[in-house]
Amino acid sequence: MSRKSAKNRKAEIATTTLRLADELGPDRLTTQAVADAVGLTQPAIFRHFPTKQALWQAVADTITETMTAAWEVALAENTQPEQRLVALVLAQLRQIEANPAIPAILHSRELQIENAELRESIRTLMMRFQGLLLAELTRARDAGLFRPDLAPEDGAVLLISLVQGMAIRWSLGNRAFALATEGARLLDAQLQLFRVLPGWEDRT
Amino acid sequence: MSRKSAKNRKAEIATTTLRLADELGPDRLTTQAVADAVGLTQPAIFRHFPTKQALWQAVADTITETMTAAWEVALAENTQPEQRLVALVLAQLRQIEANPAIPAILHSRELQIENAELRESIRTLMMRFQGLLLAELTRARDAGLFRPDLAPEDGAVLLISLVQGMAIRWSLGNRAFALATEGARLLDAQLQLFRVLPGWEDRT
DNA sequence: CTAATTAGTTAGTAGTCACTCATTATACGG
DNA sequence: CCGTATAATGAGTGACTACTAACTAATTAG
Repeated sequence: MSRKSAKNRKAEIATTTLRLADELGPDRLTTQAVADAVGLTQPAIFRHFPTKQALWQAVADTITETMTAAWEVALAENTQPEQRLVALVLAQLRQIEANPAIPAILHSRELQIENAELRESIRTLMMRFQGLLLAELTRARDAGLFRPDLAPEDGAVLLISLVQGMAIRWSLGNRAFALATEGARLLDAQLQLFRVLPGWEDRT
Repeated sequence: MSRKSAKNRKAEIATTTLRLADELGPDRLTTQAVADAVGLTQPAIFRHFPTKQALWQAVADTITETMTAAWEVALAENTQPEQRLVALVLAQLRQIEANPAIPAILHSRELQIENAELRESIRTLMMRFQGLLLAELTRARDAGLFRPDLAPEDGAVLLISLVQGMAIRWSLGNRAFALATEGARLLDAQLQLFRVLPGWEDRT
């Protein structure tokens, strides 16, 4: 049997937990299942994490890191506010496609009731995303690109809701469509509504 | 100890399950907890439902009935398409406020993996809601009230997403605000974007 | 008032849960 | 190539899981 350094093993266990949370459901995920998937015995998990809650916290940290990185790339690759909004939302959809357990974790009892730390981590993460959207929406409005009667705060919530709504449709529909592709289509429709004078003022 | 007719008891167990699903989480809800809440011994549950899955199916039927009734009221009380949309969305938000377990059930492993029947029930319910929204959005567009460049299908998905996004914000924020009230505000903002000539053509 | 029906109980099943403890085996620095 | 640090194991804990079987007691029909 192979031995790994504690640091590597810890990361391996956390990412495996995130993957298994999708297959088994966050609240039915057992340390036994994690151990099997990693190729260890069940008590070995507790050598790396004192409690199961600590394991979830590590998962939250992993999610935070990868999402933060994805947002940074999205912002670095684009300068125009509207392109940045698209890039941010698409990054989010791709993260969910890669880690489909994330929406379920949001509604898990682990997060909702038992693990206040986990809840706070995810809440902070979501508020940071909202902040990024808000900044771009404000920029777009101030630049005269978006309708002045749309409060940037409302726009941010609408875009976050779009992501979450698509995620639910995706999973209820057995993930039969490409989340990021369909999401991009709907995002386009929503942004079209945000824009000033969308080019049909020649109506009537 | 009081005895009730099987029919009444069955309904009582189902509604209690729905309530407890919020407190304990759908995937951690035990038949013992249900029995305690109803005031019976645990095996008594299995006199009324052959398996736990059957109990969940009864919960889904309860949800279907109350939501369908709420939709009917919403449509009966309004004739104009836009008012009907508002009434439908508000009805949905109030249902979630009254039964906060509903969003979590959507992401439960019970629904996602183990109970295909439950999944199908909820999926059908959501598609019926989408159909109702779609009908009103089409009417509004055809009447020249909503922008012709907004596909009614997209509008319906945006409104459903709004409900789900608000629900997540509500629960992540410890349900610190009134879901229906805040939702109405955001819905107003979204519908404003749907409308034709929102009254700021006197700009510049 | 009695007999049939049936809601509910008590006692128990095999299986699973997170977590502990003492021991073993592996990697690595000297 | 040996000694130390430590990753991992084996065996086991009590508590809980959905579910069963046999029995009891409350309701109701005749």
